[in-house]
Amino acid sequence: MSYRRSFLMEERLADNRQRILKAARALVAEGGFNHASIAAVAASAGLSAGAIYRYFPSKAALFVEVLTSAIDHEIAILQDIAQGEGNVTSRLRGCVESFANRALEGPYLAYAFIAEPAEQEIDEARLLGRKRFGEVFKSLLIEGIDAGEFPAQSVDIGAACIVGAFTEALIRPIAPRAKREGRKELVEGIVAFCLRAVGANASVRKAGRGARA
Amino acid sequence: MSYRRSFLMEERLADNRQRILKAARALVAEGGFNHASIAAVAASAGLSAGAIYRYFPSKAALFVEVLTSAIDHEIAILQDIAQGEGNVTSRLRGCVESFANRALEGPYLAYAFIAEPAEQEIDEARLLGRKRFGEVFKSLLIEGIDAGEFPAQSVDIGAACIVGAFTEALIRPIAPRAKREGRKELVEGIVAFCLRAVGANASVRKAGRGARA
DNA sequence: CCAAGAAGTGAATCGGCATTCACAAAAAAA
DNA sequence: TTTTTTTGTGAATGCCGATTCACTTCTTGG
Repeated sequence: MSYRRSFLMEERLADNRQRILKAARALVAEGGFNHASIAAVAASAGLSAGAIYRYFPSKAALFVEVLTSAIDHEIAILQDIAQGEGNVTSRLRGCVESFANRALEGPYLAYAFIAEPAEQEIDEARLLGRKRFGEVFKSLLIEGIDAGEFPAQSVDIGAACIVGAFTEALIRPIAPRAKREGRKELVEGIVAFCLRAVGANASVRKAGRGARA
Repeated sequence: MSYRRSFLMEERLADNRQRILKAARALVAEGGFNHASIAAVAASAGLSAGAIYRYFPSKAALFVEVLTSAIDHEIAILQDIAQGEGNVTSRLRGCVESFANRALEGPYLAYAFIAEPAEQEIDEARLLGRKRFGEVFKSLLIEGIDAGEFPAQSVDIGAACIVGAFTEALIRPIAPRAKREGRKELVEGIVAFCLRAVGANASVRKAGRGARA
């Protein structure tokens, strides 16, 4: 045996891998998937195109990992809120608010992750991500119904609808270029919609909300 | 001048154009945009690939037209319901129901039109379609608020959320392969979600209970 | 029937990009 | 240092399907 990876080497490799992922994420964030060709990622990571393939079997795999890890992160945040303090209604509110705010923070990234057309494999990962988001809301719904905060309802459908609702409402302002103005209202509007949809307002009224057109 | 299109010729051309559109629609319906290469469309329309370009400047243009005309049709149906008889709540219900049912009828087509990744131009058309769907709901919301059937709320956001909600709820069962079972429940669930979201149930209970709190 | 112009053909071209590969540089063992 | 193996390079390759184009076939008007 005449070669074994030294510790330092191992570290360097891991670091390269990270740098590739980071570069890919950054490129997507600044210009969507179009912007993120293998060549561009390589350049931005300080490697050659060929080298990428020592770390990822294909472009799709690379971006699936980018997407997935971003979603993991997002899910963790949501879960944290969902399992936190307070009644279900306020936690649900927190989740929607947080997601919306974070999405509006990095518009292009969010667009890419929510809606930008991309190849099949990436899209599958996206679909899966949506399902996972849905699951967070689903358990919140179940809990809320059990606690008597929400009326009985189909939780699977409700969860999907919630994800769809804020996603869609978020995309319009995001897709081309966002206007920063009205952000607070947007988030509030989305939250209000979701809470009403779930039947939360009926039993837990907070304060007069809703601006009218 | 030694050539002028006869009436018959004109008809044939128009017919070809229609056949191309129809073939394209059919191919999308049966296998998504992937399935619908120019070659395939041409073959299915009984023409050569090159001929397509006498009728459409590009593949994108062709499919944008396919998409747009399908959306036009859908919008017309919705508008019909939206401007029909009855109180706003029941018309809203009708719109959502109708859309959902029709989407579940032709799963692949709906998927392609709602969510399948495709090139930029097509996606823009899709986004525009969503906006147009949103507008139908927006005016319904305005009417409902004015009529006192719905509480005050942000109608732009609400409209977007409605579109997003049923769209998302529809896609999950559609995308891979739909189960026919549970369809009625699915549609009912979506409708219920939207009506609650809009605050319809609060003031207009299906039977009895005077409107306007 | 003929000439002129239009429509239709389909194989060749083209463009864009991921992926590969022959080779070079670097690292570990000897 | 030499050998062996791994990592890195970047130009060349491969692929795929839209688009083009030189050519054929059809239509029309004379």
